[in-house]
Amino acid sequence: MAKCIQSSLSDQVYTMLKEQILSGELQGGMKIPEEPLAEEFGVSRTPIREAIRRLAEYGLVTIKPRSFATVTEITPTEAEDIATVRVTLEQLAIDSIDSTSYAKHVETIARHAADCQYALGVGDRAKVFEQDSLFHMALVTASGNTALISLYERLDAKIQMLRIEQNLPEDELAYYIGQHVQMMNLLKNGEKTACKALLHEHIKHDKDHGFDL
Amino acid sequence: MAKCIQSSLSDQVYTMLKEQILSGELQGGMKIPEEPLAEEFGVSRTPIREAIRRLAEYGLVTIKPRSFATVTEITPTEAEDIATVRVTLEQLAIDSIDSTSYAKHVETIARHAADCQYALGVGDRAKVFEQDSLFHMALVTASGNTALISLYERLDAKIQMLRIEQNLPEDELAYYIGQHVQMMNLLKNGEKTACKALLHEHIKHDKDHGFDL
DNA sequence: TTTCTGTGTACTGTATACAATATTAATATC
DNA sequence: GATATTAATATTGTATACAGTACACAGAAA
Repeated sequence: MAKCIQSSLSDQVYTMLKEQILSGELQGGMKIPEEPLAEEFGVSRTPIREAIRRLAEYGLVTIKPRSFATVTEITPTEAEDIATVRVTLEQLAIDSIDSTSYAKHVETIARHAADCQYALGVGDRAKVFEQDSLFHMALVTASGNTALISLYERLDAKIQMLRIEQNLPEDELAYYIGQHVQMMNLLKNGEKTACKALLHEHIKHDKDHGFDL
Repeated sequence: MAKCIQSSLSDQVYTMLKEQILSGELQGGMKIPEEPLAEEFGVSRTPIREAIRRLAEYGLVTIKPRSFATVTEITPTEAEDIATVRVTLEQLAIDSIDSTSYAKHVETIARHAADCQYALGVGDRAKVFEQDSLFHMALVTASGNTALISLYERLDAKIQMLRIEQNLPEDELAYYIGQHVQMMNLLKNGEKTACKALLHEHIKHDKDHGFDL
């Protein structure tokens, strides 16, 4: 029946909790005690604990040692820091992409760009964010640099939190999502410098710079 | 007696296992079953499990779902990838350091550089590696970018594994460790471009480049 | 000798139980 | 009324127990 028996309960709980956090259902600062959660999910505390620990490694929850775990709140300063690192890592990815690796991943990248645009059209904000993340993830994946990919995955979790917090107005969101296709075109033509510059604006939301905001 | 009651058993086990792996005592590919470890440490499986899970998040051990966990083996390709990302992140750190933040951290940075040099003199290779890591960590910390710092910490774990595997000959090691002071001087004088170039050679072990190895 | 199969063992995944500690509420004191 | 103190409660950290699965070895067939 169920085609995909998701391996362990820990994994399932992890996935569900992550979704709840990244959908905004569980907001920053909220307590997430193990026992009540265990009851809610109908499992024991053990898998819950593992899931929370893992989320803590991704920075999505904060564990206070003999006390509660809470959903992490991202400060404005940290948001700025994340954006800076993000630009750097994605620019490295762009530099690392060659024509053959691009050819191998262009389909995935393009699909997420298209799905993101579509979701925007039908006003499905959650899906826009999801596909936005997948687009950038695909870009990084195309670099083929495993270390880069795994580090970016960690960052991506927090980036997703930020997108929700940020709550960008509709028109601005549309503007920035539109840049995905532009970046793809630049990449296709091998115009990496231009692509990286556009990426900078795409992430930092800051047109005229020379130094970082 | 013990001046520092390290909080939880999980933490203690985590620290000890990490040390064993990064000292080379536990070599790549070795199995680390929970039950025997629990007996060895004199604790139950629960804290062992948590420690292993956490090490897995840092990429130091690899968990095969209903099977053994093993100490991760780093492939040559991944080593190259790690070095690339490492250069990028540390260069970002250098770019982010301003004179005031440098002043605030210069003492720590200098101490690790000195301790590293000293350990080299007395032939304590383990300490050289430890201080080498702390030097670079301090450099990144001086950036003040929390996102960068936490990502670099993850990478650092693997970098430490690499240093051991690499097993650089004595003279080369001395050569590269000597660059720490040079980098500090360049940084002090605000010669960031030169500092970043030296860093590249320091990490990539590759004097004449233009493209990466 | 090599390959396949079956059984036994060992290990992991999860549940539960208990002890220790942080939090909360209630009470007393200023 | 506000603050300090104490008791009650809730929650975590760890230990133990059990079920289910993967692995290893032995034996049988080719």
